[in-house]
Amino acid sequence: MIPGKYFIENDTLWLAKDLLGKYLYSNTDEYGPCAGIITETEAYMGISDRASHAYGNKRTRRTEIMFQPGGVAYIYLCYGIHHLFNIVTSQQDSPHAVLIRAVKPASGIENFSQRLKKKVPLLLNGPGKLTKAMGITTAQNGISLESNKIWLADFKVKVPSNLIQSGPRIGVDYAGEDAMLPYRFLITDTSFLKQYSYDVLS
DNA sequence: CGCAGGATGGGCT
DNA sequence: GCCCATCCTGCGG
Repeated sequence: MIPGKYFIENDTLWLAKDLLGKYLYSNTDEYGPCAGIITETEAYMGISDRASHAYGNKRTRRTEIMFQPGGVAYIYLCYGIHHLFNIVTSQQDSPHAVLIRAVKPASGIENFSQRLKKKVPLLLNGPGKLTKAMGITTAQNGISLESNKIWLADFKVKVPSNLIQSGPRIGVDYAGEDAMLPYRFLITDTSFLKQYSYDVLS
């Protein structure tokens, strides 16, 4: 299990890249545990980032969790339908976060498909789709990522830096110039992703 | 209180 | 590419 201090002590942009290839686990409901390899992230850089919910040091009931020390979950409802999962990063009162936008299903494939009620795609791309498949909802907002509900692990998947694409974040047009910052990181190389077949851990 | 708008996804044209 | 589901948050009055 990746310890909380990893999320507290490292720079958020660095983390957004370093999290590619890490394993995200969840075990939150009756469908049981599952894991995916993170393949896409976005960094949200705190009070000066106009795309961030905490822009301008805005502390509200919703954003309060982002002001916690790194290593907790920030999960909120988007468009009334989709539960979006973020990892809070940086120190207390420095409200940074990394949004997880895609994972490669790795273990517990049956559990993914039962939640989706359909065949599991090779790549769970889309921040709302992956939370649905993994059983992550706002019910877990604020929980520690050292808990037995949601946690991360490092199996030393080495992502070659030339395979990491970056670009502007999705759906943040309201952020003015900050919408153009290259804070989105993803792996698109299909041959790389194919190395990791289902149930690599079982 | 009311209400506009959102870090989206799926389905259909 | 367009449409729309669906609801909480934040802000103004």
